[in-house]
Amino acid sequence: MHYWLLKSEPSTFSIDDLARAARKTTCWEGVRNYQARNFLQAMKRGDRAIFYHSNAKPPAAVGIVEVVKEAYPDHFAWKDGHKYQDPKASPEKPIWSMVDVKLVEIFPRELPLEELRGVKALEGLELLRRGSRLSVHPVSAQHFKVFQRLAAGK
DNA sequence: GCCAACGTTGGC
DNA sequence: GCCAACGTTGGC
Repeated sequence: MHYWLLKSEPSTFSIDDLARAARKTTCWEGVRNYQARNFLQAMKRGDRAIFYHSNAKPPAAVGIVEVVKEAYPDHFAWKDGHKYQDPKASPEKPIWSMVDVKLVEIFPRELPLEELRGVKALEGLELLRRGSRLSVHPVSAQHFKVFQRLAAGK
């Protein structure tokens, strides 16, 4: 099993939106960065990911999701007028992928970025790297455990 | 292949 | 709203 981190702007799609979704499941569409896409394609069923609110007040890790469907074409890329449309993509050449994720838990408390930056045990986490913008990236098993411990308030 | 210009992300 | 840190585009 591998661990990941997924960023979403809560004004676009928050963890509460996921909690209200049918079967608490959503497709993770709209990734338009090759490095992030490659990570999506590496995800396996059962992998878990930290759900992170970017561009939020405050930006924070807010819960955990599970991969329930592995990478498949992101068809929003060739949907006319859609905000995630990419003119270079087509059904024959999808370019972009998405996965389906299901809510596992909403943390009992949010873990603000500012707090995470002060956690020694999270050193090396991509999220905390200066200038990091990757919206999908791996998290080590050790770091993932630290998130769970912090969220539980231990 | 270089790199300047431009667009985007995302913290602050 | 500002702007640093990227990633992408396109001229050459």
